[in-house]
Amino acid sequence: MSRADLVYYTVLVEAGPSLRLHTHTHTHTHPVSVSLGSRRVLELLQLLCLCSGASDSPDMMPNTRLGKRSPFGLLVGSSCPESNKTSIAKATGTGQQGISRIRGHCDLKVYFQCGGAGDSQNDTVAKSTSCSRSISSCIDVPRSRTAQQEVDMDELMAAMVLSSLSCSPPPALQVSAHKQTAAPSMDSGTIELSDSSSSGYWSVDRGPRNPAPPSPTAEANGRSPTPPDEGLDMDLDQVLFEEPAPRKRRNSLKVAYRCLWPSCGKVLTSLVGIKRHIRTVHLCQGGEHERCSRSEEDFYYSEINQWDEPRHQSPPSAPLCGPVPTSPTPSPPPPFPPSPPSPNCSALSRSAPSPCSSLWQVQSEHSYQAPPPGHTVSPAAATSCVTALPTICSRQETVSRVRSVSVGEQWLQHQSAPCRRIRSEAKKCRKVYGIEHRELWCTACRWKKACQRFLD
DNA sequence: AGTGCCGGGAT
DNA sequence: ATCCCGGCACT
Repeated sequence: MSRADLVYYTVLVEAGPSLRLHTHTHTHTHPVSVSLGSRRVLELLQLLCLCSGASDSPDMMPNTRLGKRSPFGLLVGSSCPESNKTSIAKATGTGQQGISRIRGHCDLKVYFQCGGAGDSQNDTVAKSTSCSRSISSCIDVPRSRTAQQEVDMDELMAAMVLSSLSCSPPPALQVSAHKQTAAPSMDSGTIELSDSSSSGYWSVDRGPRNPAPPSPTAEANGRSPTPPDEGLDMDLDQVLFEEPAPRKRRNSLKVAYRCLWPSCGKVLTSLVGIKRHIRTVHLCQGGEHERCSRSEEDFYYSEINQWDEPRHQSPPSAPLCGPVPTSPTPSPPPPFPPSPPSPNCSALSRSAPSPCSSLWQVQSEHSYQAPPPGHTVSPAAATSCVTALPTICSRQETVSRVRSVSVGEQWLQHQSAPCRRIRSEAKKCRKVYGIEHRELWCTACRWKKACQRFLD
């Protein structure tokens, strides 16, 4: 699993209680603020702690987060008094294991990964805390003293649910500046969910990223490395346990719900349906009445997103935007087929190896390669191509925990791949004038560039 | 081998 | 921005 699949969660429970949940990947963060009922917060955290094998031994509680680039980093929030430092938890994406610490009620940070191994790029974990220490990415996971080997399935599933949920793209969450200040929010039931995940499949092109990781000091002060907040508080039930508001959802993004009950995996498209399924099929089996409590089923399903197909169809006659052979997967794109030129395409579009690369080439090419007036690439056309780029992801099922490469990465792949113009059948200056009349060639031909006089 | 032209260096 | 060329892909 690639480092991009890693998502780290920082759960901060502050007096009130309020909960802050951060997700980190190797890229930047997206603070999101949501609200959650205090009971839910406590339930969630309790389940997380239990699931991860809570340990109360204080010696296991470092004052600092683990390694700067370690996925297992942890730190108790600096905003909380020592006495209130509570617990950390780490769990894999499958929720099999984790570590957690003291039971507290003030400040809690939970780090767990959704899967994969740590990577040196995951310095975002380090950003979230003030102090850090280096630690190997392979550390022994402390187990709880009691029943380490047999974690209660409910708790396990709860962690899985949270894990999958947090791994899911946060389309329904409005990004907000994370104001994790030393003064914890006192309004009960407030959750700040900072999502640093740049899970690629739903970020088409984020543009230039901030390569400089935020300073740990800033993190220690509870400031998010993300841009200023446009955020809004949301009901955490809506985020964690209920169907997200449709208005927040991207176009054509279908939502389904997968049952996380072991050996089930049933997928239903309605929230009510999945809840009923869990409640009736799993929870209420064997007369476990207490499990039939309301909202219990919330922990046993995860939301999965799926794009409509096709999400966006670029016009076939769009200049420079021919068929898109690219794949949403990180695998290298197939070699450009020397397909016959389309009558609707300009010379550039036909000769370019790929729509994306052609676009960029046009924008960066020398001026002598500028197409004739009839083939002028207007900014609008270029924009249309750019905006059509998400098409490459149209067939991608954006299931949680699945990350695709970003458009930028795909573009880099294209650049790395050999791409040349298809050999032109048209006359060129060399053919027309001959090598002996080189002075009659267009400058492009003279400079061994693409002929601008006899365009294809 | 001839051709087209990409990529990059030099100015 | 312009000029130039090495080198590669293709015919």
